[in-house]
Amino acid sequence: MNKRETIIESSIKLFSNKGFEGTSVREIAAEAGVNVAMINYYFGSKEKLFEKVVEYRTSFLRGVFSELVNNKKISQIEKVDFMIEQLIERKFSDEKFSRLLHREMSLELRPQMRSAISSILLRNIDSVKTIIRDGIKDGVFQSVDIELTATTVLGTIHYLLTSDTMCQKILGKKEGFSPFQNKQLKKRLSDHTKQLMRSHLLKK
Amino acid sequence: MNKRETIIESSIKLFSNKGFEGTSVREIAAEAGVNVAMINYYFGSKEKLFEKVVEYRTSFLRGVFSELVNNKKISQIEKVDFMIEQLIERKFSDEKFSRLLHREMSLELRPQMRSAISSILLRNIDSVKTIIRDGIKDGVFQSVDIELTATTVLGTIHYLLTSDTMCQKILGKKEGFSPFQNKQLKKRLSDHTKQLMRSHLLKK
DNA sequence: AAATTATTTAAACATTTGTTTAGTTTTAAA
DNA sequence: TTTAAAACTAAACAAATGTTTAAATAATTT
Repeated sequence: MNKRETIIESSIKLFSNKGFEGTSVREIAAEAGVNVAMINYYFGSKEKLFEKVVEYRTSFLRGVFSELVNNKKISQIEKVDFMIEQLIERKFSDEKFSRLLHREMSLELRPQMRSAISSILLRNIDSVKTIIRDGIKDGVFQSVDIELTATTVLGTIHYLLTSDTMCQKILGKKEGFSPFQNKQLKKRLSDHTKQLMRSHLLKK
Repeated sequence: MNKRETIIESSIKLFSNKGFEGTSVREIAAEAGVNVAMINYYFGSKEKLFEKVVEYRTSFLRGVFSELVNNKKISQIEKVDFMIEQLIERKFSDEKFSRLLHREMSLELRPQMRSAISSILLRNIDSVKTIIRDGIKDGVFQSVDIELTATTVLGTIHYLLTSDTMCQKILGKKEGFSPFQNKQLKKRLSDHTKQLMRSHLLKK
């Protein structure tokens, strides 16, 4: 890993934990083990570094679901199941960065950044919407509110994992409980969301 | 409104929009139309002001749902309906502050503050959990995952209203669309969540 | 009315902030 | 091996940060 990437990785960690304005370039430099000036040397400014961080982390996960949507071998409800599993898998493997994106969305700062992030988050939402829409068109799903059903799927996953503390408190676990090292939780969240969608979507 | 309250109100606005570290005491002072020194005079420090802000805004909404839980005149599913309506009502009337709380929860800063906030948010979650638990005990609800079902209710509402931009994009609306002035949206979100819970909770 | 307390102010304080400079070392090309 | 570009450093920069000071004004009490 070169110095440029080291700075990005350190930034991801610190921005995720402490927010953009809560993190100083000197902290980043210290975490990365480089001179402070290297940040401006490589990225121009702290804000441009932030842009690169988001770009760097999201560039490799474009359009993963497009094949799933067009797959004709599995049923619509199985597509929903698979998508739920994938969304949870992603969330668990990238929890802190995901929080960073959502946090930035909730701020009324850097409109350009927010616009870029909303496009990224929208990809997931659109995939879910498409599958539900197809299911309705095919007559296997009830005519639910498509947009809000997608919101429910992503909202459930995101809300539970707002933070370790939130997750612990919601589930009534002790302080030591670490959501993201917990395979059972992944399964539990997956099962709940799938069951929820089945009863919501499938005709009786 | 005295000067102390003016400072708090200005802080709510700015903290909500720009985050705690994204807001300077001089901005707050300017917004409130007071001298910078008044912040430290009244509150001691910026961080203590933040604590007072949270205290001030949450003090008057304690235990609103306790009577609902114990109400024996209405059915369990009607309780769920009512609770959903109330949660949405609250969210719409206090959208920015709610975002502030959730944003703070997602940061790994100020553990004491986070602990206080999680207690506040937990009140809502616990109320939903209690009603669902009662419904299961009474045999009118299916034996769903109680904690995660509560998460779904709150997660759906919160996720849709992460920001104006998010809401617009999710719903496919134009930039001018303002979620929090929109009565239709309230109804739509309410209808979706109720329907979702009915199909999820009620026995077939 | 005088004395006391509370409120308000402008200015200064010490740090910290992001960024730049000017110079050095390292790397790679000619 | 010389030359030129890239990578890196310590130090300084100006601006912004939260906070405090000391003095002035306003309000309240005696």
